[in-house]
Amino acid sequence: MSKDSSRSQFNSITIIDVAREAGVSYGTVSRVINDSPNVKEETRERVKEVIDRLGFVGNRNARSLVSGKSHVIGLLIPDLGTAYIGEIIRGIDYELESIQYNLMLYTTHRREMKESGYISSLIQSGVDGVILILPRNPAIYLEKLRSLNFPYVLVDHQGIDEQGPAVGATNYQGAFDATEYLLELGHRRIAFITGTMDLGCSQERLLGYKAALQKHQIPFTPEWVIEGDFEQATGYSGAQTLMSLVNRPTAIFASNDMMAFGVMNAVRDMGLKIPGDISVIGFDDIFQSSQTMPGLTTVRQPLEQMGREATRMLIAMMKENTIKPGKIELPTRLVTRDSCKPLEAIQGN
Amino acid sequence: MSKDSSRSQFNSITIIDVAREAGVSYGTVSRVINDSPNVKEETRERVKEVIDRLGFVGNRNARSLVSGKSHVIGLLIPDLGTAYIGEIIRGIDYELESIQYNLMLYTTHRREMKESGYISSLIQSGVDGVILILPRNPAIYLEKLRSLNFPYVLVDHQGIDEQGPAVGATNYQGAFDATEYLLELGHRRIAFITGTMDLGCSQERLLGYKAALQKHQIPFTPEWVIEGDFEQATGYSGAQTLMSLVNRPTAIFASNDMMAFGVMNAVRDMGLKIPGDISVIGFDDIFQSSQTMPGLTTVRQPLEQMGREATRMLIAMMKENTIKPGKIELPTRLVTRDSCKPLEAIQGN
DNA sequence: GTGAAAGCGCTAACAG
DNA sequence: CTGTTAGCGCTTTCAC
Repeated sequence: MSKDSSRSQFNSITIIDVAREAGVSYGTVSRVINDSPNVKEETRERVKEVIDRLGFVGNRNARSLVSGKSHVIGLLIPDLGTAYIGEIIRGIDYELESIQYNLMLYTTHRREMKESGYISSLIQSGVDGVILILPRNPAIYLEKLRSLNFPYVLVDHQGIDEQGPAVGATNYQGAFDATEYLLELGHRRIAFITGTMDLGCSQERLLGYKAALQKHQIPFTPEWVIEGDFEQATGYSGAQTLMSLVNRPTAIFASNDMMAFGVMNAVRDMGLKIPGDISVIGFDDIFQSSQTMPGLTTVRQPLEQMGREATRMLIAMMKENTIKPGKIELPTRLVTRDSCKPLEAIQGN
Repeated sequence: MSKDSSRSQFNSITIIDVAREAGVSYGTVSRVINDSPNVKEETRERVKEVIDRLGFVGNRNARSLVSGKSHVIGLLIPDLGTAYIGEIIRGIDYELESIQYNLMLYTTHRREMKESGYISSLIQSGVDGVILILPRNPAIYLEKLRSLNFPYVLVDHQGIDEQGPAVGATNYQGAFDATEYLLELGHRRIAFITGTMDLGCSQERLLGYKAALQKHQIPFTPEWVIEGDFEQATGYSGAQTLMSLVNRPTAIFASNDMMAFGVMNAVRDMGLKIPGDISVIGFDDIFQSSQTMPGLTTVRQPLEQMGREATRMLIAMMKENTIKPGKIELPTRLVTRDSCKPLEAIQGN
């Protein structure tokens, strides 16, 4: 039981065993496996029967070696365990399933340095393409990917000038809508907590916020903009800072829902009520946002669909063996729940 | 630019190119790559220099084909986007990094049927071992894995009689502790919302709950036990059912934190207060549990460490090429926050 | 339609 | 210490 431990102990039976058993050459078995049209129907049936009977599965590595395709794509993500990433991956999975591709996972755990190292490792491991979710400093390795003509798609990092293949949501418009909604509710002192500013989506949201203010001729007040990092904790501390200003805002717009939760907790910990004392709005519409008390008004991003679109783009690129620039922006939508209130109501409180 | 599109367009340079450039045989290059001791230091340096200069990376598929090892492990999970899974994966990643292994991800999205299909696909794709997190019906394919002597580790599915390699937490003890805590607070009418009962951990938690009641000579009341499924929604509906009983409980113990959040929402929606009107306790201690208002008292599972231990076991098995039965149970710990209150206080409310 | 055979890039056993 | 070589399991011409 430790004699045959040398190689590939698992799929022990090979194409040759099948060929012998079916009385054909192994080339023919290969044709059957690959649905080649040049096989007599009768032969095909016989071979298939043997394949089933023997439980032949085929060696992926051998196939990949000769064909140059691994049928695996790499997925580079900052972290797991946020509903945000989970929903995107659901979309990716969905599309991959239809073309029988597998997913190799590379989690950077937010250590920027790891990203470019992973890219090499990823190319080396022979994946056919890669999806980069919320990449940190893609510029470093994007050039490499491009020069290799290695298929990739960026998700949620449409750097303002980036022309490469990317999918994202209408961050600018979404932030604009949220801000305008608050303005229409009568708010004039609207604070904004940004995401990590090296991410395109964060920059665009800030721009949308500013544009809405400008459209309504509300002067931009720098002290009402706090730099956050998409984590709950900075939402919490940001709200504390904001609420301690002499000229405190009447509404806080957080760049994502997690930070909005932090804001809600901070506000509550100060003994204030939402939306009674202050209105709060988020971005993403992750699952939990409908579960909080009060429900969080937020900008919905079609995350699963973003995953789907990114995968479709990648598949197309892998098929044509070329990188096709072009970015897709999926529409966001304001989801109103109970965390915002007209300003009059707040003043009368 | 579409001529050379046949195979392996990316790592174009091979061991042979390196050998030619370094003026050695390619066998020697292979030795250098594999840190074979039988290489003159000078030769080794020269080859390494060429490897760096040419940017040689090596073809994983070819290596895997001949060596029979892919340096990839498979991870089968029900779903993504829950903090629970994310923390376990963090632990897995951590251990894998040290031995330079990659992770192939198979998400079942809670479709039971997919599990056993994935197992075949997974063996076929040549992973060296597999970690199964919260598997649904592992019995179906566990036998197959065992007969193939395919290294695997179960996480959080210590079926009561399962002897195979597994890691989990002290579910029984954790549930016992939580229940006893409530009893010591004076509660006598303690409800319990189970997890999915086909999971060993759910069964053990129920047993722990019952055992604590018994120890304190509190009769077990079937109507206070609701079957849940670890999702927030069943916590919500379970609490509604419980609170509408004529003989309603004074405390609810949910088998995980997500369901406890559902309970909290339901209770609030009925206009009741936590812990003023009812005490709530959870299980897991995911990140958000410290962020709710009030903070959720819960049983902490060392999730990241569970991922680490599982990976270590798997690595050992892959090394020795054999399945070693034995399960590891990591200790849970009661984390008290503000969602529970002594019974007297509740009655006096 | 089908068989034969040339590799894919690499490891490892065998000589020397 | 280093070169040579036999495959790993499969795809894909090239004949017939």
